[in-house]
Amino acid sequence: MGNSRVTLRRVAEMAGVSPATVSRVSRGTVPVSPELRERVLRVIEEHGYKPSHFGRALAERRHGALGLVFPGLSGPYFSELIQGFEAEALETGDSVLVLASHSRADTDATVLDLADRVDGMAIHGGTVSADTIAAVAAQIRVVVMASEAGPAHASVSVANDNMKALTRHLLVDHGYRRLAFVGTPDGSPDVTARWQAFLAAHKSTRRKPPAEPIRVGLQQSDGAIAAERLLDATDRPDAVVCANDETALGLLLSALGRGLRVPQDIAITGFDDMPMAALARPALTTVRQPIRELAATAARLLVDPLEEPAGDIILPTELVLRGSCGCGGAT
Amino acid sequence: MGNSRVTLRRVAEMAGVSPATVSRVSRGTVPVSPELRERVLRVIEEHGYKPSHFGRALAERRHGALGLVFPGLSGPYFSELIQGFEAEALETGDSVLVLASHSRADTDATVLDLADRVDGMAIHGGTVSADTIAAVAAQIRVVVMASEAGPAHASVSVANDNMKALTRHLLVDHGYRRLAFVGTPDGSPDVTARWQAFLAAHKSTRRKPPAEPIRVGLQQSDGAIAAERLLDATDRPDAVVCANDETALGLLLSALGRGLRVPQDIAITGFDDMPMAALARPALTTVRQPIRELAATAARLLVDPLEEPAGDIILPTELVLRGSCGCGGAT
DNA sequence: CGGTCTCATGAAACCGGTTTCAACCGTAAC
DNA sequence: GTTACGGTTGAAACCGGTTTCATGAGACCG
Repeated sequence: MGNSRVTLRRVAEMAGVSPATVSRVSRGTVPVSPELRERVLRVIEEHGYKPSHFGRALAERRHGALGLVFPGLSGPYFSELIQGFEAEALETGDSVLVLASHSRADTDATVLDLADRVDGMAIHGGTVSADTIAAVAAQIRVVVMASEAGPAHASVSVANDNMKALTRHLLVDHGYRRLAFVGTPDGSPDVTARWQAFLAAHKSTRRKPPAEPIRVGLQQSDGAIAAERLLDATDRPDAVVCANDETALGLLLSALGRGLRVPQDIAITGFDDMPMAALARPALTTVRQPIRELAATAARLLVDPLEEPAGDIILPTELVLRGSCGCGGAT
Repeated sequence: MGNSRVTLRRVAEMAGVSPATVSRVSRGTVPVSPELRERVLRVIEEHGYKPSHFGRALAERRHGALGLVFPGLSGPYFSELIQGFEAEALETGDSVLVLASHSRADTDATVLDLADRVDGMAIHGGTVSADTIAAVAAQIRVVVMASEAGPAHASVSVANDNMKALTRHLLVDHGYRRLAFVGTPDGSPDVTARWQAFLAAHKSTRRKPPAEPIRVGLQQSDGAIAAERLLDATDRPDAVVCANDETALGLLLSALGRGLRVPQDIAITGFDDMPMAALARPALTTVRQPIRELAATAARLLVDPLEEPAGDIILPTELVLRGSCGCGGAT
């Protein structure tokens, strides 16, 4: 491998000009006489000179990169998140460094390490401790996604309270009596808010909610695990509200595999409206959230030169009724 | 934000020692007298000095980071890949920069940009052009995963030929006659190899394979899309071989949702053996591949000081027979 | 024709660390 | 008592760029 990179000074030497001139030609910031310009460009071309990120970052005191941190990257949710973020970062010519902390113990240390490779960082709720966020925010600009703002950083989240509308729909419009909730509050701020909304819907309709949620993760396999606890029980619920689409689909698969009819024997709902939700049979009733915009907004907050933290930004969501809750339409 | 970072020279000044001494204390490379050491450490502690990545990387001519590049990050496959990679990188104290190119047009440029933020790069097959790989390999060490080695870089892949054993099992042991293949050859080297193995199994048993595969992507929703083309047709296949577990599960969900019995009405198989495969009902027949080890091996090749590219390394896979192909066991 | 203004250019400082080199200390050996 | 040696320490060079500042040449003006 050509470890012997051509440096700016060597180019200068070969072209018979000063290092400053090479830098000016390379960046195009200041006019250089056509003659010298041509000579420098030819040497650059011939020897394949490429400015080193090292030197440039050091001199400019800027990395030209943004960090994106979140817990895992199991499903379409995070995929969508990254794409939204990258698209926005591309606008300003920044690169994106992604860090997925798989609930590893040393996540906080890794995040701090990432903090001095980037100019700003978007952190997904429930990923790292508040202390660590504060430490990072003391150093670079930080935006948290799907969580609350802090004194030193803004936040962007989605309107989880539509979960209340969804739950009310099940209780009131369809008349289901025994609902279950799949997801682990405290696991992430989003799930916590959805569980709260689920409880609020019960309270406002004077129904008794389940004492405990089914505490599993957010992946599809977690939906299957929840199924084992819910579907084989004697007092099977007549509707299951899942914290996200992935678990809902895992649960749906398990229910169908057991020969249950959805929604007749059991209704199932999700949250996200990922592509598979519309394609499943029955199609999944869910809440659509603008994941891409969530990430894009976070990226924008990081690069925009506004001084004050913008506080909490909350993006709207939309209730999507399909077959899996018992609504007519597509079965 | 405390943009006014404490620099090494300021620490030296405040502690009344030379910059060199601060560096030595900070790195612990060379013995320093307890007295000075103590004084320096106190100043560091008090003012929260943290060596800048800039300067260190520049001086050491080393980033302390590895790059990981792959097409998307929809499912557990990539999640597992990253975890395996990170675990190995952690051993040597390197950070990991992840780049997910969502089949964007400018991926190659982004990869080249990443190339000078890291000391080595693992690239997943089917992500970037051969030219770009060569360009990167000219600069830093490169390993490709799930693809073939090139003149300047090693490769690590898994034994896709177990797909032949799987297909033969369907044809010979179960006697299925009309098989379909879900996946897009040429999309990725892995899928290409699996399609080839699927064809080879037909040839070796003198059966006629389908003329064309069902060309869809590798996500779960692609399995549902494949279902629309396969399940409603008049000449429905009696067994469907999917390029990976995700599409197989999407297909399974669609089949069950249509009221079909699996495997009686239609058999379905996958590839990967992700967690959900064992939990589905019926459980999914598949080929287990060591994703974690794949990534760990790639990471090891990047940091190990061996000079020669190691050529192609192929990791073993294992056929996993479960209910979805018609085998007894769990239904 | 002299003076000022503009513009291209190079010398040098700087970004924030690491490392070589030489000087210096005290101690052990002869 | 002098010399050799081992171990600390600071000065300075270096990593690879960017940028300020001063200089000198040429253009323009009066």
